[in-house]
Amino acid sequence: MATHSQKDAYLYKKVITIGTVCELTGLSERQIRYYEKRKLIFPERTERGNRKYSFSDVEMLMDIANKMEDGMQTSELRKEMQKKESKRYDNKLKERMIRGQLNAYFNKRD
Amino acid sequence: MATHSQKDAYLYKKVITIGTVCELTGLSERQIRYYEKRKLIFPERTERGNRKYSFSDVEMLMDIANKMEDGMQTSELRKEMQKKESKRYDNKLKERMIRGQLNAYFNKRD
DNA sequence: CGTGTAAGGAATTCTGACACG
DNA sequence: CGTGTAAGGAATTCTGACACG
Repeated sequence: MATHSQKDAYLYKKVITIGTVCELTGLSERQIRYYEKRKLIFPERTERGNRKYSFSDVEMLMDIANKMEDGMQTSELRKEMQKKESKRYDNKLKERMIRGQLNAYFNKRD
Repeated sequence: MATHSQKDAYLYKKVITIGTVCELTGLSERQIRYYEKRKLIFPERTERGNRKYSFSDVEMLMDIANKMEDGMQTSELRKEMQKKESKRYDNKLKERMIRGQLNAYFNKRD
């Protein structure tokens, strides 16, 4: 699941409450919760149900805020996200295929 | 004031509430507040007065917890910290002196 | 010395809804 | 569609103090 290195541990750790995210991004709680409903961000929850965000989420929210200002809609943002995700997936697939060819090559030598 | 690079920005940003710090460190609120009173950690405060910690603070607390388990006292920990700080200060001073000598050298050449 | 706890108050967060558009 | 707001409840955090040792 970890698509990032150990080094980025703090970037993805979900530890920030919504109030702090508001301060960091300048967005309202309402907006932040709405972007979650539109599947643009994915905070974790405490047992009680309080949202926890990562610095990565905060960066994403800044990005969202800019694009919303430019008139983009959440549905478009969502599509854009999925494109990037499938690109990442494609790269993984390619890597896997290349490894497969190498394995086939070495298997022939055996 | 920044003794760290841009890269560590998220390491020093004070964004974590005490409850989350408890979860991350396994310490009680009482303990965490006490170590602050003993000047071992320095959280920031929101306008209202709520404490905010950084990942760096969390790391320090883990360190403190280990040493307390080993029977060390907060006063000793404090001394240890100050030694490290003064060592950092000494290094800065040395650097400054070396630069001074170099400047003196180049000034002579002029 | 270091930590647990009960006390009371103030701020935080949550959800679902009404509103405008 | 995206966001503001009032509503009511539940969990969070704060401080100062009593307690044990």
